[in-house]
Amino acid sequence: MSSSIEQKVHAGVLNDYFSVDCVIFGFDFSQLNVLLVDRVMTDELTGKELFNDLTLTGNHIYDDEDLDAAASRVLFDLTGLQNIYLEQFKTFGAPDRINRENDRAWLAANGRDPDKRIVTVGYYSLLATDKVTLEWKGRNVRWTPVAEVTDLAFDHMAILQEALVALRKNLLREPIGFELLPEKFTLSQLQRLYEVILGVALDKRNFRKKVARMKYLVPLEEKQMGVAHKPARLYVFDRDLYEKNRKELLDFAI
Amino acid sequence: MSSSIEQKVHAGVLNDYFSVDCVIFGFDFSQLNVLLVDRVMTDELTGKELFNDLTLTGNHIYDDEDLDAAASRVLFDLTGLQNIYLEQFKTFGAPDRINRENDRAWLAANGRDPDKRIVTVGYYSLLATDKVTLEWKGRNVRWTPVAEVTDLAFDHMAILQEALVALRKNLLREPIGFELLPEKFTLSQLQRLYEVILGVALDKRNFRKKVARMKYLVPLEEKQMGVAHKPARLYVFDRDLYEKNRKELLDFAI
DNA sequence: CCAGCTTAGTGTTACTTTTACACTTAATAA
DNA sequence: TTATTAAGTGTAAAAGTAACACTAAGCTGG
Repeated sequence: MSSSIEQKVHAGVLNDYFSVDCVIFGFDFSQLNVLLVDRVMTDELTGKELFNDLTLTGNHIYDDEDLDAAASRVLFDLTGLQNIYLEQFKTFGAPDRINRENDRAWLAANGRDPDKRIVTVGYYSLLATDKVTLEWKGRNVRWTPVAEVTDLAFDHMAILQEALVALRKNLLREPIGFELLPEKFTLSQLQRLYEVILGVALDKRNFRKKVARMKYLVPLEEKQMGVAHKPARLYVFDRDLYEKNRKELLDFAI
Repeated sequence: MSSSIEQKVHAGVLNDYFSVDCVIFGFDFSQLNVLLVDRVMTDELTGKELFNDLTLTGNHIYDDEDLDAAASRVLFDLTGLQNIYLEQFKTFGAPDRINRENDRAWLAANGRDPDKRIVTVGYYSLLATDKVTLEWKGRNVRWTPVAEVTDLAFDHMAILQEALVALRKNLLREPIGFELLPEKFTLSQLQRLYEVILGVALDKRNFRKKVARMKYLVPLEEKQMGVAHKPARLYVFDRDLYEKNRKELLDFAI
């Protein structure tokens, strides 16, 4: 990931062939959301709204810019967030991936050749919605529950779906969820996280037995305060312990 | 994957910005190999050999060509193979990924601008070495044991390593190995496959117990013939049974 | 202050999977 | 007929999975 200065000031030339699209998932304990950008096009003469739809947060990359850095920059431009890990999950390059009328009109209106192919590298990230300030440079960006997204511009619906598959696969293998929780969290919060992202219900007792085997989930002598029910014990994720005890997953399905 | 005609005849223009690199793994029951191309450069005047190294099988893609189709075409051009499944695993786009002297000289000698960045989409495939004929259009392509590859042109060493990680991850989740075996195979062959690709030793009895649980591995009333030891029972992989009984992997590591 | 609300927290049993480990069997070759 | 080679087999202990229902602790409102 590039430094903040590189992210903010970029001297290169935007490259017409490459873009990155970032699928920014936002977790909020009740559902999984995705960051979408309003795309409104109005007729220049009449002022009439031609269409108003949604896209993922993507953009072209600079000619001398690393792919990962470009993804970070785009995320920064849209949200002001920095030092967020973005995972590259797939590259989309069908020659006809931009073929709908709205998309072609949009590109033309923005000074791009709608017939020029664009290969886009997909990244995803997973954030806690409440850590993101969406009042940023007046961009028209907002969280939408993933379950409610039915259509997006370009091939972004397909990109979103692939990102969700990649996110879930990754969550099943790596403890990527702790970034989303407060430093001290309860087991119910952790369980909720898995349920929301994986879209399943988990048994509380079995979940806790599993947690008990993970030595890097350290119980504290500290409880929630100010909740209107029995306060839960707080836990922390010990990254060092995790790294040391991480064993190769060699459990294979033939 | 495109049809064979599309693979052979392509009318478009090669795009200078994009390439695909195919990491073709070859399994031969004794080791895991990778298909590499000799890259020899000689001084035009003196005829002296300037360098002689190895690259992955990659090439630029056509402007109107799908990424997956481009990977298939490159594989076809180099090996004559068709209808081989190629899995996209990662895209490499560091602006300085081509910076070594040999690589720059090579590009210049081949009429390309060494300062122009090239983003390459990585694909891998897994074949049985004995199914591949390397006498194809006189290309200088050959199998090299993965364990013996120490250096490659461009950033191909890094691409190879990432491909191997992706291959192993995939083999642990999906039964991708059966393409490499004869239609009827023995359990020892299957075990050997896993050992060679994953680079581990597996216990014979435990392996067989695991196989016994996989209902889509169907034992036949048929044995090996002509071997100088106790003949092994033959098995087939029943893809239909696999597809029907495939269950969601929801076994997560918190 | 106590009754009610809400979420935290806990244990057992049956079953399945994993791990570690060594000898017998069946074919060909010499 | 014997040697060589790889195939094939069982068990016990430990760990993990799955299903399942009640009590505990704090706050709230009357």
